[in-house]
Amino acid sequence: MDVSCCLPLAERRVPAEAAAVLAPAFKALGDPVRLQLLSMIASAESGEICVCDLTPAFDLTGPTISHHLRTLREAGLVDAERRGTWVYYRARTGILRQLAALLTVAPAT
Amino acid sequence: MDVSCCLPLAERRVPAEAAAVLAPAFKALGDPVRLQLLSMIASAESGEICVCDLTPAFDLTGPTISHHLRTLREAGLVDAERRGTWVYYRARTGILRQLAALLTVAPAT
DNA sequence: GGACTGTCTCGACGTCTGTCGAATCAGACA
DNA sequence: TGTCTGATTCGACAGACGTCGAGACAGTCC
Repeated sequence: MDVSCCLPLAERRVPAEAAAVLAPAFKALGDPVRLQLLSMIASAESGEICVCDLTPAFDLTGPTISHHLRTLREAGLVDAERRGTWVYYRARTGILRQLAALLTVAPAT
Repeated sequence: MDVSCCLPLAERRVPAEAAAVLAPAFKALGDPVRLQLLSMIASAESGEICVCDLTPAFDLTGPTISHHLRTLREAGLVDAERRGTWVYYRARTGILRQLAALLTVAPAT
């Protein structure tokens, strides 16, 4: 997602092609578990966090967390890296900034 | 959605309750048609736009557009008002600002 | 009132999604 | 090599979603 986009949504109509690219990212954010996962990843002290720290934070099985992480990965919101036994996730801040920019509205006039 | 929330997602872990409230808004944005609809509404010259201007802009039936508009309404992203024969939609900028704030990431250090 | 137009609701359909348990893969370490 | 642990993939299932056609509702105008 090296989006061409990113004029604020309220500035002009977002073209169909841009919408097709951007919607999946919002869709990935559209689940409470994934929103929390992303938040835990993005707010991690060292910039990254181990799956082994994410899984026990939810009342869900490992496979389910893994599934949500894959969704975030495929939406381009996070990156994963295996180091030895553990897998670390890190947020892709570029995309987050783009999404934020898209939602930005001019202050009330 | 009079969200208590809205510390940036990367600042601290968003609590489960906040996630439950915010996720539906992102979910509503997670469809290309709704993203374009919202964009058309938010970028309308007069601040509002008639359904009769929205429907023909897509290759979808009236009921389908109506369904998407309802989804946006129920997510708190837009307001609808009937005036005579026509129904006008208008964006709720407060929520958009909150969502943008949530996604805001500190500039690279 | 009756006919017409614009919008929404209802019911149905195929598809996608969130969840799980079982099985599999990847490394570490005897 | 064999075994153990952490993470992912696979297969299945119930429920949600996007779409449509048909019908209902709200206003306007004759």
